[in-house]
This record gives sequence, C-alpha cells and structure tokens, in this order.
Amino acid sequence: MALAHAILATLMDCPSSGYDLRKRFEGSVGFFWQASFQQIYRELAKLEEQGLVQGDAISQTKRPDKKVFAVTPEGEAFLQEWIRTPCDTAPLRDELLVKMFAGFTVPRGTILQELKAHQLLHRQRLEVFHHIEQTFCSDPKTLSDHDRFRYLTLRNGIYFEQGWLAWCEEAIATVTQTS
Amino acid sequence: MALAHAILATLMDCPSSGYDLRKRFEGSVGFFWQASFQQIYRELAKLEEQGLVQGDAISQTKRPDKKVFAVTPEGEAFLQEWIRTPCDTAPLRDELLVKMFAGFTVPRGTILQELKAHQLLHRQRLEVFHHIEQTFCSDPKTLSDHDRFRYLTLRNGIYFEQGWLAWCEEAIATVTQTS
DNA sequence: ATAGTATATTCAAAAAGTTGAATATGTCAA
DNA sequence: TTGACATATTCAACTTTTTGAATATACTAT
Repeated sequence: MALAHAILATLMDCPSSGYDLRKRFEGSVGFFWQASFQQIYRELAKLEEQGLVQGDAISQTKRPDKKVFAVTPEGEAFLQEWIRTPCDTAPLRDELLVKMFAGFTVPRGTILQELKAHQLLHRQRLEVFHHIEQTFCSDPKTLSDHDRFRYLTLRNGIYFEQGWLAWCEEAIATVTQTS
Repeated sequence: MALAHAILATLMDCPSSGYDLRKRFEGSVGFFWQASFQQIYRELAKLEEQGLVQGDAISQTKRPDKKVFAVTPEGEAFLQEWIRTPCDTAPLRDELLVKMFAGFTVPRGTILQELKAHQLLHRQRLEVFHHIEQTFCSDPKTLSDHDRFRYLTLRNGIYFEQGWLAWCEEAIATVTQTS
C-alpha cells in the first residue's frame, strides 16, 4: 500500500490540500501511482488520525477554504521505514496482454486496431516524457540530489515506453503477416 | 476487470478445475494477470451463474473429486466482445518508483540495495522468459496462429524486463555517483 | 444574468483484490 | 504411522480501488 507513502513523499516537497495533492500527482508520482480525489482525501484523513500528517485549515477569500497538510516528524520516519523495507516487483495487470493471449479467437483486424491504438498512446506518452526531460533537465549532472531521484523515475518511464513501442512494432508486424 | 476474461481465455485451451486453472495461470497468463485460488473460484462461480462457463463434477478415485469448467458459446461471445472493446493502457502502480521518488529522504545505500535486489529479480525473470522462448519456440515463423499470439505476450515480457534492466543499471550508476 | 470552469471537499455503494485461514482426500517416503 | 506434499475447494474478514455522484465558493466570459 504505497498511496500513503506517495502522499507523504509529495507533501515532503511542500504542504498541500487534498485538491492540490491530486493536481500535483498528475505529471509526477501519478505516472506510477495514480489516485483519485476520493482516495487522497480518505488517505489524508487516515494519515492525520495516525499523526503522520497535520492539517491546517486555511481561510481564503478568493477561493473556497481549504485544509493544508504537512508531514510530521513521525510521518517522515514512517516513510523512511517503509523505504527501508524491501519490496517485490510490481505485479502486472495488463488487459491488452490478456487480449493478445486470447487473440486467436477474434479476427486479426481487431487485434491490429488495438495494437495501433496502443502504439499511438505509448508514442504520445514517450513524447510527454521527452518533453519533461528537456525542460526539467538540460544536464543531469547539475541536478540536486532531490531532483536526481525524480529524474530517475522519469528515465524509468522513458525506458518503459520505449519497450512498449518496440514491442508494438514487432507485434503489429507479426499479426499483419499472420495469414 | 479482466480476470473473467483471463479465465475464459485459459479455459478456451482446455477445460479445467479451479485448481488446475490457478496452476495453469502460473507460467502463462499469470505473468500479466495474476490471481489467487480464492479469486478464481469466486469468479468461476460467478461465470457459471451467468452461463458463460459450465461446470461438470468429476469423480476421482486417486484424488479428491473436482469440478471441471468449460467455456459455453455465450462465454466465447462474451470474451470476443470484450476483446473488441478498446481498452486503455494499464495503470501502473509501482512501489519501487514511489521509493525512488522519495529517495532523497534516506541514505544512498538504502536505495542502492533495493535497486540491486530488483536488478537481480529482473535478471532472473528475463532468464525465465528466454528459457521459455528457447524451448517453446525455435522458429517463430513455424508457430500456429494460436501460439503466435502467446509468443507475442512472451516477447512483451522480454522487452519489459530488458527495459527494467537497462534502467536499473542507469539508476545504480547515478545513485552511486551521487555524493 | 448565467453558463462554464477551477477550486475544494465529501458521501455512498460496489467491485476487485488480499490475507489467513479451514477442510478433505490421497500419495509417498522416512 | 507420522509427516510432508499435492490435489481440490471454501469461508470470513479486510483493504483497496472504482464509480458516480452531491455540495459549495468564486472567477470569467458571453
């Protein structure tokens, strides 16, 4: 259960409301641990109950009031303890591969369409990652410790998408040739 | 929800008991859609209720009796309909990447250890995949339609693990150099 | 005015997945 | 004959995730 930890890690950068958190998930930790508003609000309530974050109600005149959460020392210790505990590789659950597994039951065209759609999605995501890489990081060696770790998560996304694209190409070629 | 579909796809190859199914998941569809006994039995009961599979009680003398399930024509249509429905890319949820995201909060050694452990896991899994590839498929072109789709899921696993290994190497190098 | 958008939070219910068992039959080896 | 192992199924409780809302404030463009 890494949602709590993803939230703590994000709050370490700067205290945020549930709404802010969700927004900040997009384009960062959300690439490898996505969560809805509902999940984040519920988790924040639980974390506050456990004393791992502390909420601070902020009155705003130009916008609805909000509650900004910050990580407590206990929260940071909790996060560090979790990082120290070895974890397994992430279990995969990929619908497209289940479809491929049963691909022989449907016309080739059906699978080809889906493969091309996924190829496009992965191409687009890779572009996004490349774009982030270019704007965020002209020279990886000049990055701070903090940013170097962030950069590595981005690099993971790049390897991941490149792998998918290479596979899509092979799969499309194979399925096309299939009588 | 692809568990039902993964079960149907597996039963298309040959009718099986819940126990058999679970065993057959390992080393095939389980690489990209794993499920426990409990999940499989529950899902089978639901599928039977919906008329998508049909169970047949088999008395055995040398072993406990079992119930063998086969896909009905409705089940096959259901599976095909699902395959025709476009799906999105699989959402990622990867603890290691969350750890990397928060890597700056712990000593370098902690992260390095974890990276090396994962590097080993991915190396081992890649070896397994390569081994399957060699025994299952000397020449991809000679494969049947059915097996060619299976082969493509295997190829996906190979690209996936190669991507992880390339990343692990880069990440280990980067974290090692980090002051 | 009012409709749309962004901010900000909460609720309820269902579906899916996880954990940790318990039960029962039969084989095989020490 | 005892214990370990493989087969075969089921139960209960729990956590996590998903889905589909509802509510409220305030800014902006028409």
